[in-house]
Amino acid sequence: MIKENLKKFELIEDCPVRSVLDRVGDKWSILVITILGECGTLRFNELNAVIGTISQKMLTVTLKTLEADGLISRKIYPQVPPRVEYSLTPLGESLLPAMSLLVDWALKNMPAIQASRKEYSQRKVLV
Amino acid sequence: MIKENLKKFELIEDCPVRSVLDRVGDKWSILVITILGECGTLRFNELNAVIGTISQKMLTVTLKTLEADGLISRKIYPQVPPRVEYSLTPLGESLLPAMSLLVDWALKNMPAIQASRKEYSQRKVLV
DNA sequence: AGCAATAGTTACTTGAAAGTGAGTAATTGA
DNA sequence: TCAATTACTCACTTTCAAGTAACTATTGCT
Repeated sequence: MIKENLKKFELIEDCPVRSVLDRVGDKWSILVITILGECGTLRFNELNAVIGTISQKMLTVTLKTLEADGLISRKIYPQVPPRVEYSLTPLGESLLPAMSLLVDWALKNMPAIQASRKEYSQRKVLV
Repeated sequence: MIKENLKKFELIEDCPVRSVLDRVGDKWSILVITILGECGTLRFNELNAVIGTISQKMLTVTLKTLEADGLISRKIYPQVPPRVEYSLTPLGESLLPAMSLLVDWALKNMPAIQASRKEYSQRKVLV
């Protein structure tokens, strides 16, 4: 019973599913996708302002990976100063339901988790 | 429109939701939860064997955080050599639907994402 | 006496991710 | 002429998450 599952999870380990989930598990990626899901289209500096704590560098890196994955689209207007607009692609939008289910779960169970963490740390102090 | 959302996402930034999602986004945590969801109950070394590539240290760290969060339970049998069994708590089980939705999405859209990555890297070489 | 088994711990190292701060191109308006 | 705007890039430093490998306690077995 363990043996059969072994192969299965080894696959998850180094196969593409992992690399996809890594992207989803990324702090900034989740934020950008969620924000674009809410706001529709935003420019670079708007995203920067909305997130607030992200550095320009991390924002460009995050946007590039998401664009490479085909989750967001990048529209350049040939102006000066430049204007670049970001929005979710259909593929990116298709990720929203799964993400929001996760966020909902987090919101709903946060109190229980925090209580558990508190209780756990106190138990550790006593032992 | 951006301003109102700003507050909302700043909250997500440094508030507990983030810390909950961080756990979910963690590579080993996802694996352990998924495996325990499939296998029910496993001992330390069984988990170690099933995952295959995890170090003892990372396994203990992962198990401890998940236990602190109240997602898995740790049952100790006072024997020598020791016997410790891990399984999901109801809270941990309640996370499975959201997780599997995400995994299903990843499996379904992996081909599209990989194609996009390939096309993107080739485009970059040409430019 | 000494080895095997289990579930860890500890100390050390390393690599990658992230942050910092400055610089860039091109044009407009004061 | 010079600051301002926008969407970045680049070089450098720091941080910390993760890996490695050896060590621990406890008891039965040989």
